[in-house]
Amino acid sequence: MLLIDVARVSELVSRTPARLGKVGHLAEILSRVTPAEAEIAIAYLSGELPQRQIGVGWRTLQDVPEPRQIATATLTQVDEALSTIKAQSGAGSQTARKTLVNGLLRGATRQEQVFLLRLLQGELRQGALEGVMIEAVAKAAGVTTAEVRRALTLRGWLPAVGAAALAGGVDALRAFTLEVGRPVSPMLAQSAPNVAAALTKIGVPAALEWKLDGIRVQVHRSGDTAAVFTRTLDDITAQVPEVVEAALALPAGDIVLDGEVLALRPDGRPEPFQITASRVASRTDVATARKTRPLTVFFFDALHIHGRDLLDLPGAERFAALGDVVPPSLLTPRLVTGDTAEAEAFFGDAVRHGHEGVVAKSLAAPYAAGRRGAGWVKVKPRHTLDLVVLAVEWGHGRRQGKLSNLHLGARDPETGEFVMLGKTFKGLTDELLAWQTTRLLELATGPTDSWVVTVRPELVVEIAFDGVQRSPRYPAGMALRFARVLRYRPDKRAEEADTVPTVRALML
DNA sequence: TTCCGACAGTGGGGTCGCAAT
DNA sequence: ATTGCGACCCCACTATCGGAA
Repeated sequence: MLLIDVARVSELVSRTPARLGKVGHLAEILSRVTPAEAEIAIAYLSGELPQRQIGVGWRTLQDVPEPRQIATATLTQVDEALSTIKAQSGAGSQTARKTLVNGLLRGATRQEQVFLLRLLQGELRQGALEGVMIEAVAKAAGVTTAEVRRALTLRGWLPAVGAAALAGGVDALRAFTLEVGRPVSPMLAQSAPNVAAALTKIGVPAALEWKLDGIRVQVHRSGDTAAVFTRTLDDITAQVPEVVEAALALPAGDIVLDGEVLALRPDGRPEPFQITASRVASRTDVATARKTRPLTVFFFDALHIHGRDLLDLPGAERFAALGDVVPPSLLTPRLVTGDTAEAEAFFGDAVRHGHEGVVAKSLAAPYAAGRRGAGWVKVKPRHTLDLVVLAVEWGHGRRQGKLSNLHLGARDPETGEFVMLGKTFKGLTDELLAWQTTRLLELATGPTDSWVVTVRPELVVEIAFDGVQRSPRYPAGMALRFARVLRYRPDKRAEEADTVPTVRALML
């Protein structure tokens, strides 16, 4: 199969708004691929690469050469080219990558170039990624989506699962099993504005657990070896020896657990997220790092214990099984209640201890691996500030032609100037996006065709955020975490906006 | 007919390791 | 030595489609 065939289908999919239509187009091409090409085609058409990452980003993709007129590249040839690019290392590797990427693009037609550029930048923008591809695979292979999802849960890589389904149908899918040592896509949580809403969503009684502000880990222990994986299934075993030791101290046998790892201060309160992230990301001299910033792991779920898969069991039974193998000191603090007041008190306690909030969990729901299932709902406190728009950036994709990303500032009461605290593009409806584009163009102080449009600091906007963190980038040395727009405040003047000292008081 | 679950898209701050400058 | 890039941690929110109610 040729790359152009895939590029054409991608273009067709982006022009087809109906989800079922997209599924139909994708299934049609999947029914035509050879077994050797299936994994590549499924990966490309769901925005992935068989190589996962190849060390090429937006910068390497500047300077696109003139396209050819005739499309000749096969999927297999492109795949081999990408493997060669990934294999570059050492001095001169970035230059070599750029040369190889340019060579690949020079052999491509305009349509192939567009497809490759989007694919390599991770922005396919065809309105179909893994979720739609699951349905296309099911349709092309003549199996149910449930069978595909089940296999994907256990294997964690749709191109492999899809290729198996196309080649061997439902029997091939059923051959995927949970293997200790191979990570499973972790279950994710929805969110709710408060504890009462979370309990309504889940039903009572429910379990509440502290939401710890660290790194999600899936821990596999088999015999005298242990492996630790992140949310995206990356292996971080070498960076977190504390977790490995905790896993090896569990009763012998095969065990797969879900938990969170974080750095705690000597008094037991959590370090800021940045400290935990730094520790977990550091690969050099881990032995020294663990002395100054020790990590602690807390478990909250069990997927497999001693030869028994627990994924389909109710949450309450999985937690009971977890308690059988993990000492209480390594369990995430948890309360089972049907009483809203009691649940709210538990939430308040978690926050007072310096944690992010709570996750409310259904006692009945199975482990919905890889999905943002309704079985888990997180609740975090929300702060708000009235800030001033200092500048705004033009949007991409569906926000093309709209002023989108706001630069936010607080007032410095001593100078009367405004100090930037971060940006946000979140929380804007299409209507608000249109309104702010018009309004901010009226306030523009410089050229409006540049990427960043600076404006007179007059417009006040109410911003919600999760907290204030130390920043090496912004002038006040602090930035907002997860800032999003709640509403504009046309009733407020910039002089009435919140001040830098107010924000600084929140950075504790 | 209306409601709602699941997805895709649009980007945010911060950190590390490595290559280039 | 410093800077820039790519990858990966954490992530919120809206629009849309289509099945559920």
